[in-house]
Amino acid sequence: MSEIWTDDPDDFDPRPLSQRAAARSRAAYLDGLNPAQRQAVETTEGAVLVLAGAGTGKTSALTARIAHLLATGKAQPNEILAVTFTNKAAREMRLRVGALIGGAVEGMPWLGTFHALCVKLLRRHAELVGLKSNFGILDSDDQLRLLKQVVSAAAIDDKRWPPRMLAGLIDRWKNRALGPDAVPPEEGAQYAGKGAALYAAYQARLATLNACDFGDLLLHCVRLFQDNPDVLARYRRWFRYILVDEYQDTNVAQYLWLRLLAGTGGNLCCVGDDDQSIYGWRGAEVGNILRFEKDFPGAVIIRLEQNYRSTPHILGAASGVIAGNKDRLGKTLWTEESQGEKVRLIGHWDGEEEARWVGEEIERYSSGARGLDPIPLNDMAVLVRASHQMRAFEDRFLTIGLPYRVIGGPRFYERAEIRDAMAYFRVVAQPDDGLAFERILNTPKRGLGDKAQAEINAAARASGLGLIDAARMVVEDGGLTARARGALKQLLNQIDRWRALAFPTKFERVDLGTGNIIVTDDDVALEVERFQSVPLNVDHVELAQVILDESGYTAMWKADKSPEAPGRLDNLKELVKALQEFENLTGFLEHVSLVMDNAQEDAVEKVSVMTLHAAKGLEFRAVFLPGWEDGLFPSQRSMDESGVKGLEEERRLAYVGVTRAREHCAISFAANRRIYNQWQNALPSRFIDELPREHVEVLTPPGLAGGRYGVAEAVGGASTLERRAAEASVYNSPGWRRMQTQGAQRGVASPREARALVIDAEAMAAFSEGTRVFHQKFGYGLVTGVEGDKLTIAFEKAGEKRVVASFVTAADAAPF
DNA sequence: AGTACCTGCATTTTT
DNA sequence: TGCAGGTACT
Repeated sequence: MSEIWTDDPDDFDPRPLSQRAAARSRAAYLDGLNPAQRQAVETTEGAVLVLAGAGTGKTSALTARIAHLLATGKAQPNEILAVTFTNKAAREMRLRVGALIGGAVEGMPWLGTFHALCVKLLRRHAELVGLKSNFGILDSDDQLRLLKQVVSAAAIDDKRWPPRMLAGLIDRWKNRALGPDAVPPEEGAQYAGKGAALYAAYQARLATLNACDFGDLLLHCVRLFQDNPDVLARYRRWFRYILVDEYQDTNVAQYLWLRLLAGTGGNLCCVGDDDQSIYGWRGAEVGNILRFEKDFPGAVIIRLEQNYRSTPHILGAASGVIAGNKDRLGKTLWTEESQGEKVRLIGHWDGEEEARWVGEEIERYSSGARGLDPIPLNDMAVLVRASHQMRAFEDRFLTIGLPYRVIGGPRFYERAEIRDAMAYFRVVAQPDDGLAFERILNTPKRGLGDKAQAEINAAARASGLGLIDAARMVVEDGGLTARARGALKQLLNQIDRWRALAFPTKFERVDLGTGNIIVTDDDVALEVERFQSVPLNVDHVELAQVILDESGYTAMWKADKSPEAPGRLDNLKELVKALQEFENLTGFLEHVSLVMDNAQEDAVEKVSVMTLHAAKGLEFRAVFLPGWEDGLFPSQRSMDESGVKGLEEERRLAYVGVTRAREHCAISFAANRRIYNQWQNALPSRFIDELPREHVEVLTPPGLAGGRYGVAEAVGGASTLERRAAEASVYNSPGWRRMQTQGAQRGVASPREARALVIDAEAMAAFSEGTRVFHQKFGYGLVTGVEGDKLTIAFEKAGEKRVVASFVTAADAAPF
């Protein structure tokens, strides 16, 4: 073992597994694997590509493979490099490997996301890429702020050339592992001819700040390996087996990183599905997976094609759609299952009608109507192409009182209040975090506006000091107005105080022999066995609370009257609670910079509403796929920007959507949709034409039943719809014909209002006209009417709405 | 410094 | 339509 590893705190204790444990896990991890999965587990040497179709037990195979490597003694846990894209995936894999081989694996130190692993490597070798090992990691917010400064320094009109755009360019270059010098001249000339120059300036700023953005983590790592063959060679030797999940999502930089680490002839196992590559727009290269055999000559390709998730009709429909793509490695999913209903297809008059239908279907499934096995709400999902489509469903679910959860909204750590609080912590825990200081300078308002900001910035630039030190200088030199100077001085004093609490200089020394306690200035006692020294500091959780209170930040939100203020305070509480899991502020900050997810599962049964992208990797017993209209899905913009490539990615998205369903899959479209307050008529998605008709059942839309929409010409465009419909063989069904010709027959669902209302007596009693209430989405309002369990509420911000009583709480507002 | 109005814009998103 | 961001006014 080379010296570089010996002091590695992450190194696994290399005690051999006990015979008993090994025998037990050997039996367990191969159990229940099919031949292909087994091959994926046992083909350990060389390059292996596991093409794992949707629902084919990819994760089982992957974790079994790790278990196999460990159980056969081919590798120690710390010699396996296992890469995932998301923290969630990393967490799950860790959990499952642990379960499979028992407690024997305490650590798999090299299991993580690309970014987390890069950070780990860079912390060790920072100086080789011009960083110090305590470098900071900027999130996209910081990145943008920094870019704004760079852009304004270059005297560029940021109206014509928004910094966002530059951020996008730089991200894309970094995804392709292009440093400022490597950007092709014609591309570097983008952004007012200064793209590459500004990229270089931005990188220079990052270097001064001893900081990285996300793209840099990969880029620096690649450069580290390229420029230091000795370092690379050590890691190559060390990582005997490399595993990569979701290989179809890798970008060029990640590909290079893997190639460098695997070398030629390394044991590299990539798992992925070219048909589920849906992140091309963010730099993922389907080419990586398509090219695998060429990149790694002699590579073994293993296909996992037996599907354990969906019914044959659902698989048939998905396969039919994806068959339209040209660039694929090709797979044929099959299942032993023979039962199951067809994919249901239904056209609606408009988006509201569609949402109403989906809501009713969900209620029907959930109640177990018609002798069906009731489906828990947690096992159903509405998957949309774009997040703005979610509103119609939210509105509908809110009015019928159907509990739902939106997945993938603004994440916890991206909320303003969390970022503000984090900025306070950063200012305290880090030497001179200028970006964080800038953020809190006038939050809450303390009279330090643009003018003060500018003066401190100028002082920093002139002196070469960090922002906080520059601010001290400004105070000492008597800069700014007296009032602003006072405010700034107070803030700086507070920071010093908090820092003193966070990093104490006093220690409590306990003589374990006598029990005597002595207070000292250092922790020399650590070196003497019979003493135990304890830093005399405030517990970091308490400190966090102190910071937020003393700074006036909590007070700021308490004084805020907007409907979201209480929620923000809750979030802050949540944040402080999260701190308990960590040793200190620094550890927490490091964690958060990389793990930006909020995995707070809530116990209540709810339907999920999310985008198709967010649904990848998930499965539900019932899936609703609304909005299958040309232009919306496939998205017009995708097709305009990326042509056939774009269309193929959209088609993969359709494939991902359909394959999320285990038992029920309903695809729908609307003939008319209101977009930006304008009615537009739409054609059914071309993907609908691609659904093999033998796997589809066409339903009669309920909207036609009441005769309300009997006159198709009322909105216009219906004739186009008819023409297109006639072309599509799917519509040559009795159901569709009826929809075309007759206006007033019974639909499949009866109107919502006709059904028995379940009235919540408690809810009824709680509200009467004039009650002031609070609603999670609409804020405060006054009840103006009560009908059963439905309230009419005049909201202060959102206007008058009808809402189910269980969705509001009485506001404890003081009477006038 | 803080608000009130106005304009332009409107996929997908993880780290 | 609804919002975020910027400008202009108080």
